[in-house]
Amino acid sequence: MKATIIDVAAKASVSVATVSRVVNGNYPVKEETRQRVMRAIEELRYVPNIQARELNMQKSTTIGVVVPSLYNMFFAEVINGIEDYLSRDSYSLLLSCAKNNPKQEAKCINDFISRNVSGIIVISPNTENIETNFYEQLVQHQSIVFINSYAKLPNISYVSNDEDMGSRIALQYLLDYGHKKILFLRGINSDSYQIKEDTYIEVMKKKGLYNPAYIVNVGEGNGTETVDNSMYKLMDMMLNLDATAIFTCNDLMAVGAVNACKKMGLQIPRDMSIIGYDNISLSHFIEPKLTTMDQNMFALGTNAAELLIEKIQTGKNKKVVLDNILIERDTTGPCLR
Amino acid sequence: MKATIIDVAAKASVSVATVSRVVNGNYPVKEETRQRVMRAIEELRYVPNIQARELNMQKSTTIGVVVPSLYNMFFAEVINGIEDYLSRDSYSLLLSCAKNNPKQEAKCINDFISRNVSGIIVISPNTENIETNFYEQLVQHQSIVFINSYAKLPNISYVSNDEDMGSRIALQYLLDYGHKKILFLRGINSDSYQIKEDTYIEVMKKKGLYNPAYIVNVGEGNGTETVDNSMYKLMDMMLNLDATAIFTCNDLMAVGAVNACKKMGLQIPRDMSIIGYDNISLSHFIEPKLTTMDQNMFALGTNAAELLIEKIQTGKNKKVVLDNILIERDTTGPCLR
DNA sequence: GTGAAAGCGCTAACAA
DNA sequence: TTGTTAGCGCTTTCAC
Repeated sequence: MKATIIDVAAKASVSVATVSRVVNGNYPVKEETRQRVMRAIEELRYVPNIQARELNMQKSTTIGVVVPSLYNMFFAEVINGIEDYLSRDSYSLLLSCAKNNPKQEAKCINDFISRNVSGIIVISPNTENIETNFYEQLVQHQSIVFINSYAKLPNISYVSNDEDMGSRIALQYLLDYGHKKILFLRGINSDSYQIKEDTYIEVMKKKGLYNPAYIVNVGEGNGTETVDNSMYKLMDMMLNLDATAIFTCNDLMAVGAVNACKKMGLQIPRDMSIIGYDNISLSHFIEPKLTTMDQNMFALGTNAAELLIEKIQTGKNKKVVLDNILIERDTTGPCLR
Repeated sequence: MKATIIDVAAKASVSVATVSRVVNGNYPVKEETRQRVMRAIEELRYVPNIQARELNMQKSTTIGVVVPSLYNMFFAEVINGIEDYLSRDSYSLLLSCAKNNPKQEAKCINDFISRNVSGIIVISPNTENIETNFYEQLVQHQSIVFINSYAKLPNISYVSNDEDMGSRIALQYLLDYGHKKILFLRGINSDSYQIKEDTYIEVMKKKGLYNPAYIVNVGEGNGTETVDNSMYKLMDMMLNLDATAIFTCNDLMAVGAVNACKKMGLQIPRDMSIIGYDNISLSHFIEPKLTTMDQNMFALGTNAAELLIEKIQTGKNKKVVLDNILIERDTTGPCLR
């Protein structure tokens, strides 16, 4: 079996208290004793049992992360950011997938609690359909951080992107290039599409360029079929419309738009400018590389981890809104028509 | 504070043993008493402390998963499979990222051990550069499953894709199309590149087509820069070589190869056939869609989880080898030169 | 500087 | 059926 602190104490002929002091270095120990203990630790290959330590200390260095799905690259990149920050602080990451199901989301969280996590990060939480008051009750005993939540509940820290501002930047960029007929591509089942559409309508109206026919809904926006659906949908539309630019709600749709143009023999960006949203790695894997609004998912992750640890340590909540910045690549250019 | 078993016992006027029996349902309890305890549990919102339970029972229901990187969707999809299987058995998943670094891989594993995991799954382990005997020592006290490992160490369970066979299929497919000059693209820091290279060399030698200059190492194979590195590396090489086909160790490299061809004005598949490996979602997002070998990452994950639990429970090791199947898309065709 | 001992929350003999 | 109690491995007062 694995060696315990008692084995080490026996081997070094000291008390367990002394071993603990050597291991944690928080109380003075005579150098000679320390050496003896260290040697015993080496020989027995002793590794402290963190479960026991945390049970005793009534605290934990594990945090839980719930994601709605792992099939979308977006989540992998956010998790990457969380993990990166956490590992620097020697926290561990317990991962659970809610499978796009609010009940499952609650179950994941309860499981985390019974495993004594010191805090929980929920990515794209589903606060609506969940049992009433679930989160309200939860926050009384748990440190919680929401990533990209549209619900505003008290006593929770939030990290999100400023998608309204990002959309303004994207549209202004196209307008500055002289584009007047700008298609807007959105999907269903996410508030973030609505945020962007509201901004699109406002901006275009203000310029006197608004045309409701330019709003295109491609259906499910995060599936494997999103790229193709966007492509086909656009190929239908563009026959009738004379747009010179397309603003899409995410990069998958943008890739679909790029493919549609290729299929229709349109040169990018000469004949058509396309700007995506997210900056998932895919966007610079394709050719031409996508101009897009960077959501910096890694930063979303690191910020969430930072806020959670702050919340755990100080009890203070905070809201962080990240700026989306424009990544100019090869799918946008001046309007030549 | 959170309610403990003692609080519940007090509230229900029973002993902690009775509460424990109710919670675990492993010993008979009078129905009336059970009701009373259940009510107390509800009212106090009691959630058992699994850390304490596991400390007592000397076992754990947490397993650790080490990945080399989260930037390649390959890993997210495998994790998805692991998580799916594990959650059915009420195991929890501790996730750690080794950042493509063997030392970090060992550190992640040691951390898991101190957190008392009942087993560890290592995806694409790096057994070469790691401290001598690290894994040999490890398996004496830990249940380990390797996913896609090249090294064969005793006392470990393995799940892998038959990358040797998959490579044969891919190469034979190209050979059948009449290709004779086939570039081989590989990376560093993963055993799976070596498996494929060995097969490549064997197959090509057998056909009398082997040319060591056709083996191209693009460096890190799972990073954000893998696509571009592959592209630049190939653009250098291809000036001197007259290959008609490229077999790459993963889809990221294949996308790099596609981009290199586009940059050099080569038509795919007319002037160059490219076959990837993995079948990550990216491979059908790009245009032309990638012909590739499907690794069925979800199955890789579920099988690994299954083997690990079997190993934990019975101590038995097993090897599972999954077949890779060819996904024909648009980047391969007959050799026209 | 060091040791003895209480206790973190829980389970499982053993008693009753 | 139920209660009492001894640990699981660790940290940390409180004595010495």
